Amino acid sequence: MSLKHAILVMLENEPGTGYDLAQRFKSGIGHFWNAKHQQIYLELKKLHDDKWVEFEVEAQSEKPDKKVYHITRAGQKALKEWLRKPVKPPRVNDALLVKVFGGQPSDAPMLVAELDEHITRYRARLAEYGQMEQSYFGQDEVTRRRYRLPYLTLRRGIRYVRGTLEWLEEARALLADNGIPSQPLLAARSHSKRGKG
Amino acid sequence: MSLKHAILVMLENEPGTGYDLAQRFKSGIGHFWNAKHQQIYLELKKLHDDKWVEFEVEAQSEKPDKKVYHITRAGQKALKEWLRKPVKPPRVNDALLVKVFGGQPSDAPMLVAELDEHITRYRARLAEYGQMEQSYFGQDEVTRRRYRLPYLTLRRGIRYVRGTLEWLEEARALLADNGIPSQPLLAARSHSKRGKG
DNA sequence: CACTCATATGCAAACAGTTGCATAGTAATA
DNA sequence: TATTACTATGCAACTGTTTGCATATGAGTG
Repeated sequence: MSLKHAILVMLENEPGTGYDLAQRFKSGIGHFWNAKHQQIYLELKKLHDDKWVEFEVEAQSEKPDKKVYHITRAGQKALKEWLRKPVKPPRVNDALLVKVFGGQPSDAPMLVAELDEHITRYRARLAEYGQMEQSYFGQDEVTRRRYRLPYLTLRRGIRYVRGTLEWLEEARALLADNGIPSQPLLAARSHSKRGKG
Repeated sequence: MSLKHAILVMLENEPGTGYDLAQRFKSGIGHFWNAKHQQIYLELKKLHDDKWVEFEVEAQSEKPDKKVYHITRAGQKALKEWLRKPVKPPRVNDALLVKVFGGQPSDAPMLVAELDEHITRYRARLAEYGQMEQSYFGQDEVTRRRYRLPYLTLRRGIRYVRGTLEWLEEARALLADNGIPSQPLLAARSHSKRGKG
């Protein structure tokens, strides 16, 4: 389980409320870690039981009270330990691929329609990422250096979404005109562009 | 939940035992859908309760008895209905990204070591996929046409792994020499395949 | 006035998936 | 002889995540 650690990382960055973290999960970190607010509140509670976080209640007259969480020394220590332990590669369970894998020729039009929806969604997302990247490169060098790690994660998102989109477009084309694949993506012996060995 | 449907798709393809399905999940379909054997046996049981699959017991003298499952009419109907309903894009929870996002400069050497492990693993996987692709293109045109949908899913795997590898190498280089990112991955207004940068 | 949206928190039930263990036979390896 | 690996199935406990609901207030919309 590392939702706990994802939360610790975010609180290390900056203290915040559960609601606040949920917002941050929707943007930034949310491109590679998803969590609903219910789950976040639950984990915050557990983290508090573990003494890895503490909170101060901020009374608000106009809105419900806030619990502003921050990481503790013990939490920082736990985070450092976690960083040391290797993680497993994420498992991907993509229902769309199951459909494509199992679809019969007669299902093609339906599949094409669904692929189109995904294409639209991913294009929008890629445009969003483009905006973020633009604003990163609008910063001065000091700021860019400061945020290079978070930027690397955006870069991951861009590569993922772009790769997904390219595949969706390829799959769509193939299904729509009922052809067969031609060139391999991989040559026989090279596997990725290796600038220098 | 679509492990159920992933199983139905595989049984539609060809009847098989739980053990058998677990093997198939490890290869082919396993590149985009992961499942442990325990989970598979559990879902097979549920599918049987739903009357979406049936099985015949094959007594074996030398090995434990087999339950060879096959899809029923009701199962095929359920599968068709599922194909009609749009799926949600998969959620990705990648702990490695959390590490990169939250890592401090002092964590860089450790992160580089971990990135290297992932790089090794993904390179091996990409090589495997390359083999599979080669053997696909070694087939005659009729066979290629027949297996074009499964091949599309391999293509997805290749794109994913290749994108992941490129990012890992980029991240590794950046962390190792402590530099900062230079060119954006995305130009201001174009979003997908650009000739060459 | 009703409805939706945004802020802010949280419980309970259901569903999904992992980990550990158990059983049982054959075959190969140390 | 003990251990490991492969075939073959499955339960139980636990962890992780989603869905549905509940509460509370203020602001904006129809």
